This record gives sequence, C-alpha cells and structure tokens, in this order.
Amino acid sequence: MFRINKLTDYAVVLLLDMARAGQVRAAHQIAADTGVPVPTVAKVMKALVRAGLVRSTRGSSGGYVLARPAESIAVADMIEALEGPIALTACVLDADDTCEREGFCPMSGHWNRVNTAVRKALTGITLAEMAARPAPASWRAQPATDPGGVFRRPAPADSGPALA
Amino acid sequence: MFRINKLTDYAVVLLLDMARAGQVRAAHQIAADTGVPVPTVAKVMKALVRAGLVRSTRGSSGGYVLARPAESIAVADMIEALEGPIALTACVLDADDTCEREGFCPMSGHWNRVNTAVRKALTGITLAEMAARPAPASWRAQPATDPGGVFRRPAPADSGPALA
DNA sequence: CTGAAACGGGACCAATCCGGTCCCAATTGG
DNA sequence: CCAATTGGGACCGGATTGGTCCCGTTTCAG
Repeated sequence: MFRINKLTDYAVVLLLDMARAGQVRAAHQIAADTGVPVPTVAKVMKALVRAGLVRSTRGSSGGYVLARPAESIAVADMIEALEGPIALTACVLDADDTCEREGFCPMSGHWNRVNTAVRKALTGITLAEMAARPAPASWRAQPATDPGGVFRRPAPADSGPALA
Repeated sequence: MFRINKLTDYAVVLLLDMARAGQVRAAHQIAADTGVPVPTVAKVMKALVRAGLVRSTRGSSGGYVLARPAESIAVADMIEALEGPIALTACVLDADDTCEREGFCPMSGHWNRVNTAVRKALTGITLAEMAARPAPASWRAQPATDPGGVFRRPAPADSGPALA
C-alpha cells in the first residue's frame, strides 16, 4: 500500500521525542519514553546518526540529541536516512552515468517527474511542524480529500509504531 | 528506498502501451509488445480491471482496452490499483471510525498531512502526459535537484520493468 | 587507574511480503 | 461444438524486513 518502512515510522516517533526533549538522553531513556523496544531504538539511532540528523555522545552519560534545529529536518530527510534515496523506481537511483537505453525506454524520464513531485511534497513538512502539539490550523482547515480527515488505527493491540 | 512495487511499475508500462494502441488487444499481444512475461501481464491486468482502469472483453477475439481516456488516469490511480490506498503509515488507512488514541498519539494526524501532499503530487501527473513521446518541456526545463536530471538503470541485464 | 555506562558496527534469524508461474472454470465468437 | 480468451485463485521460492544479540570502542565518574 505504498508504505514507508516500520523502522522509518519509528524514526519519526523518536525524532519527535528528541525534538521535544531538547537535551542529550540515552537510548534507553528514549525507549522508555516512547515505548519503542531498546534494541530497535539503537538500530534506528545508528541510521539517524549516519545520516547526520542526530548527534551522539559516547561514554557514560552519553546519548543522543538532534544535530540541527527541528525546523531544518524534513520528512524527506527522515525517509532518506532510513531507506536511502527517494526513488519510486529503480530507474532513477541518483547516479552519474546515464541510462544506456535512453531514447528507447518508453518511460523517458517521466518517473523522474513523479519522483520530483513526491520529494517536493516530503520536503515541505518539517519535524518542527510535526512537533507542534496542536495540529496546525492549515491542516485542520484544509478540505481534505478523505471525508472528515480523521485517522484511525486498525489493530488496537499489536499497536506498532506511530504512537507512544 | 521508498519504492513502488515491481508490479506497479509493470502496470504503468502496460497502461502506456494500451494508451498508444487505443484498441482491444489480447494479453499475449500486449506482452509481446512490451516484453513483459505473459503470466505477469495477466496478473497485472486483473488488478487494473478490478480498479476500473481497464475494460476487458472475454471470449475469442477478446482483450483489454483503457476504460477511460488517458487524460483521466493519474499515477495515483495506477498505484492504488496495484497497491491499495496510498497511505504511508498504517495509521491513516482510510476508514470511517476514528483512532481510539487520538489526543494521545504523538503523531496526531501529521502523517495525514504528508499523505495528502504525496497523493496530491501523484494525482497531478496523468497517463496521457506520460504517453506523450517527447518529454514535456516543463519537465526538461525545470532545474531538477539531481544534477543533470538524467536517469539510469543499474543492472543492464535482468532489466526489470519500466522499459520495453 | 579502574570500572561502569553508553554508543558503533555489525551478524544473525524468523517472519513476512513480493514476484512469478500455473491451473482450471467461465465466457464468447466462429 | 471448438478454440480463444479472461477471471480467480493457489502455490512456491527468493528477497526484504523487523527484531535481537554480541562484542569492541569510547567516555565519564570515582
């Protein structure tokens, strides 16, 4: 269903928590705060650190903090940190050499257009916006294609990520 | 890498081919025309028919045609036909009941905003636009975040979809 | 100087999902 | 009546993902 990874979902939850905390905290603290299992927190954090979204301090009294202000962390950054470059098809992996079938391939870069559109949409929403407790009026106000615009969770037990 | 399914990729190729053909053709003909294996064509077609994007005729001299003009078939339609509703997280599956954790869940509908943005991006590009042989100037002209904006294919053999 | 606390970088396995193939019933035209 | 075609599944092997664990490295506290 055109889903992001579960780990990516976790990443957003963890980043949100860190954005609200605003100070260095150990992985187990973040885990306790969010309900995400400790090993999973560790795994996600590794990816976030590698991507430069989070800064880590080792040793006793170490932990994690956001590496930059929440305003400059977009949803696209989080997804790319966990899942690599945003490319809907294998055709458009960002690289330097050109497709040897260019001019023959019927897609002719049209997917690239789609990718650009999606990436743009994912760059337009930042962690700071998500961290704002009341959902911003701009989103509650907009007509929303889904009637009502409410969101639900199919399985109450086996909750999964995206909630504390 | 935030990918669509391979079958969805095939679907776009097949739909493109049907858009150019403009007449009823059997699955094996479409397969021969696109290079997609016959059983896979059949499988994809089933989904496209169920979604109402393609009209089928059974019996001898039967086959498939687009059910509506290519201008009214968006990328979002194709993806939803193969992968179900576009929802980046399990939280926002379109349904009528509300999330019982609303007000407590830290995401509080922010994912819905992301979903809406993505869906909007995917609705803005139609099959007709993709079928136009020369890539539209609007796309070649735009600066493109990736330098050059060329697309490539990593593995020449084992080509996969998105090419004839 | 020593030890505990914490991160870093993997290896590893189970479970799930996906791609691809095949079979048979239903339908239709000749 | 026969041949051609789609419809709806079942089915399986391989790839991906989610989740856990282990051990080395770094740092602070005492």
